[in-house]
Amino acid sequence: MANIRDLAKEAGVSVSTVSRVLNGYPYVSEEKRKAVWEAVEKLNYTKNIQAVHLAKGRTMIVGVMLPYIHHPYFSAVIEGISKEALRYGYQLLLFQTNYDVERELEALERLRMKQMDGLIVCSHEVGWEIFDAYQEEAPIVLCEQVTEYDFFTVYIDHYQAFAKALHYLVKKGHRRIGYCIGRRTGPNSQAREAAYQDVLRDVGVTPQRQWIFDGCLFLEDGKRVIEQWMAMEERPSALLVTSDQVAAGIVLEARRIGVRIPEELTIIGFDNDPLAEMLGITTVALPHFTLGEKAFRLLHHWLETGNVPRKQEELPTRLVVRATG
Amino acid sequence: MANIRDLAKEAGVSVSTVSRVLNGYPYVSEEKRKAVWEAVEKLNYTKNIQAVHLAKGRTMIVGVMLPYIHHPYFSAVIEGISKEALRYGYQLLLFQTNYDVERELEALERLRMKQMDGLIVCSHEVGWEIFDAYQEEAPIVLCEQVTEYDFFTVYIDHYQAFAKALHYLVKKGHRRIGYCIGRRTGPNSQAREAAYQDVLRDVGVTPQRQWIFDGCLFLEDGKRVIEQWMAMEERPSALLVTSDQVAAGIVLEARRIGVRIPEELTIIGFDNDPLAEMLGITTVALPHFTLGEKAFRLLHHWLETGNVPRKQEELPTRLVVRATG
DNA sequence: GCTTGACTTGAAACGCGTTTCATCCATTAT
DNA sequence: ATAATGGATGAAACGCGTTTCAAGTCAAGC
Repeated sequence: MANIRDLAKEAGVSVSTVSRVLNGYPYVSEEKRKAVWEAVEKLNYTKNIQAVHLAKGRTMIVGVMLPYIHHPYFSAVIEGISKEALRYGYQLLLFQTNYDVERELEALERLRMKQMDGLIVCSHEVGWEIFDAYQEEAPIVLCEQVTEYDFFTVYIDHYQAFAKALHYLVKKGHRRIGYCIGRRTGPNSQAREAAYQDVLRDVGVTPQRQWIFDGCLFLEDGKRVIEQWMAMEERPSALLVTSDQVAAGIVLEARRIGVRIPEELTIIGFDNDPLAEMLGITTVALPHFTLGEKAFRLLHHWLETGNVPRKQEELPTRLVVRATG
Repeated sequence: MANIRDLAKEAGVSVSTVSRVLNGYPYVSEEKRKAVWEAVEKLNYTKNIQAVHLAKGRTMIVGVMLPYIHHPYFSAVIEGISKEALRYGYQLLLFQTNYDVERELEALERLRMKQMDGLIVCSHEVGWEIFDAYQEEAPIVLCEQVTEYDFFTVYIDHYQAFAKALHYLVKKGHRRIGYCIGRRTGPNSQAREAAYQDVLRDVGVTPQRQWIFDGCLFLEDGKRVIEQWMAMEERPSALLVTSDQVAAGIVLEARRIGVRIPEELTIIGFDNDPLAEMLGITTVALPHFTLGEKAFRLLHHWLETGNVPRKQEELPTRLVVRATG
């Protein structure tokens, strides 16, 4: 494989001139420019991008840390990131973690090693203090609200979103309210738990432990939830479901086994997935795609200019009332 | 940022010794080994991975070319790739193309530049001859059946899968059969079109142009299909739908507007998405996740050993009969 | 006629880890 | 006692593009 020095020899010019031509810099005579391109042609030359990365000290690569890809939430976020990355000529390096701390640390180490110029963290398990340590060495953008540390973040205020839905339910007269969530840990989940506790306390209702359904990520989980719900002696009259996929699973299974929604069970989903629209599920619309876009733009702006108008950006949510609640 | 030479100076050893220690090679005295690690600690050293890539001539990165991410089909394939990549210590670089030829070529150029050790192509628009030219320079694995060229491929035989479903419909007495597809171009689509033409010809039925519904990728598209179907004077009695998402859209909208399935319209989906199971959609199960896994393994085996047991691998499909057909 | 500035061009250093090769010492085998 | 062997270590080359700096040419400005 030919390198830039072979090119220089072939074209009868210096290495620096070749570099100038290859990168379209001015101050090269037309004659030499032509000779270099002919040499490129003749030797079937391609830049070794690793050498470029090493020399430039930057890669135009952005890392994306996320637990799973095959999930509507995360694939929407990546799609948003990807769209913007494409636009600004960046590549995306994927770090699928499955919420495994080892893998999250591996991604952060890669960042330190300068494998990428920055990292977007869609969701994570390790503590913030870890990110805090790493952010001194390279740019990191988080996709969740953080109060204790000063991070670059773009986030959905899940406390507000949850509280909004809860108030709506309370106003409709519900008191036996439960919720379904993906996992209990993680800042988003904790914000929702806090909203749940706060709102119920305000209206004088004691939350029931068993009305909180854990591990709800996919359609199938909805089926499980309704089965558990059926088996309860005291059932919640309404469920907040943090994923429309799961909400759809609940609604479909409820239909199948003859549970009337919303009469017997009110369902409010989150995301505003096309599936929710199709099934008439009341839902809180969450701007996942936009989240990805904004996260990338924030990182990009930081990388290119070294400063940003503001480090935190909150994205709005909206309650979309349909048939299920 | 400290480099390996600083380390050497700090530890009072040579650069090569530092390298040996860092990479766990033998033939280093315990004493010097300790000194090097102490220097690493003291100088807060991290390898510059770009330099490693350049020196080694390989990156442990595999590229993935695909049109969209936010789609159940592709996100399942990536998930499969990602799982295996993780297992073997490779990273994934994403090339989202939107079926834009420019972007596909860009990805291939990146491969030539040695940005990654190999490329997995999930779907594409450019002609095979292009891939043929590039595969001389670097390993490429395609996820579709190719007969004219000698590629590394892992594929689902879409001709067979489609024919299987068609025969099933024909045996059930259907003659007015249409289908819904994502896009008309592309080898998979052409295989399906060929199966469609062949099977219908064999049973003496003339295919109707308007019974082929194009641009069917997402749930919402199913709604559109059923609307168009309603507006037809001569309607197909059965539809093959190449995505369960779209099939689900059809089924749900049909339910909503009172079209009886399968009495008035038989639906056979593809994928065997959880949604299909939930909705009782008869479907042809396609092993997307496995496709991703096998594609990675093929590439990996090639990269590590320089040869493979066989360059082509076909994955099985299975008709899952449920309520809609 | 001399200075100034724009334009060209190349040598060399730089970014940084890996790897080869030669050297030197201390054991074993003969 | 001597040759062969294993272990330890460093100098230097290598992979390859970018960038800085010095130097040289030529025409416009004073």
